[in-house]
Amino acid sequence: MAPEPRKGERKPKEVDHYAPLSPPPILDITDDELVTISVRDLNRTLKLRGLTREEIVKMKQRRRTLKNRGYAASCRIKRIEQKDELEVEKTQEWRDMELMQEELVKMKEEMTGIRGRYEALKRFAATNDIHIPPELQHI
Amino acid sequence: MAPEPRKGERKPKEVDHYAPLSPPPILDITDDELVTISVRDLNRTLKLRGLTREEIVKMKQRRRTLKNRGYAASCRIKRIEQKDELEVEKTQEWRDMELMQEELVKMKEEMTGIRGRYEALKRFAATNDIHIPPELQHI
DNA sequence: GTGATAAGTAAGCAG
DNA sequence: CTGCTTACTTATCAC
Repeated sequence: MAPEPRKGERKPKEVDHYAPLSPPPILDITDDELVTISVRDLNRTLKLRGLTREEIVKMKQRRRTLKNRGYAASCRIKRIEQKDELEVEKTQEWRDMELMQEELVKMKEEMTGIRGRYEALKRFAATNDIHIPPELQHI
Repeated sequence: MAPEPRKGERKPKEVDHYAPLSPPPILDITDDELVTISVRDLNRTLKLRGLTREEIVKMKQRRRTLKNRGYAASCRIKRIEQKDELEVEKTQEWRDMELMQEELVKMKEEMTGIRGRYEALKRFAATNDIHIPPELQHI
C-alpha cells in the first residue's frame, strides 16, 4: 500500500530556480554537488573558472538557498518528531494511570475486607466478654 | 516586561511585493482593503476602472497571495496551540499521577497499620486461649 | 473561490 | 559562515 500523501504535499523540487535559462549555468554543477562541496573547494573552482564577482555572489547565494532548503526540511522533521514524542508520552502516562487506578481499586477492596474482619473480630470479642487492650480497639 | 522575541522572528511585511515600483499601483488599494473586500465588489471596481485583463489577473493573484498569508499565519498559530495543549495535558496528567501516588502510599501505610493490629489481636487471642471463628482467622 | 498544509525562500538570530 | 526558526510564498489538495 502506498504511504498516503499528506494534505498540501508538494513534489520535491525538480527545476533549479537559481540556474537562469539564459545565460546557461555558469558552473554546471548540480544542486547536490553544490550543497555538498566545501567552501574551500567551491572558492577554488570559482576562481579557476574565472567567474565574475557577480557570478560568484550568485553561486554563493544559490548554495546558501540550497542549504536553507535542507535546514527547513530538518526543522519540519524535528517539529513533527517532537509532537509525536509528546503524544507517545501522553499515551504512556495514560496507561500508567490506568494501572495505578486498578491497583488503587484493588487495594480499596482489600481494605474494606480487612476492616470488615477486624470489626467482626471486635464484635466477637464483645459478645464473648473478652476485653481487648485499648491500643487494639480503634478502627 | 517585553514579550521576548522568538528565535527566527521576522518583521511583519511592510512593503508590498505586488505593487511594482513602475508602473505605480494599478488600483491604489491597501493590502488590508484588498483582502477584505468581497469578490463581487472587487470585480465591479476592477471593471469600473477599466483595467486590462493582465492587470486584473495580477490583482486577483495579489489578493490570493494576501489570503494565503493569512492562512499560513493561522496554520502556524493552530500548530503552536495544539502543541501547548498537549503539554498542558501532559502536565495535568503528571499532577493527577502524583496525587494518585500519594493516595496509594497513604493507603499502603493504613493497610500496614490495620494488618498489624489485626495480627496483634489474633496474638492476644492466642495468648488468652480465646478461640476465634475460622472465617476471621486469615490474614 | 476558500481554506489548509507541505515544501521552498528569505530574514534574522546565535554560535 | 553554519544551522535553526519564523514569516512569507507557492503548489496542491479537498470542499
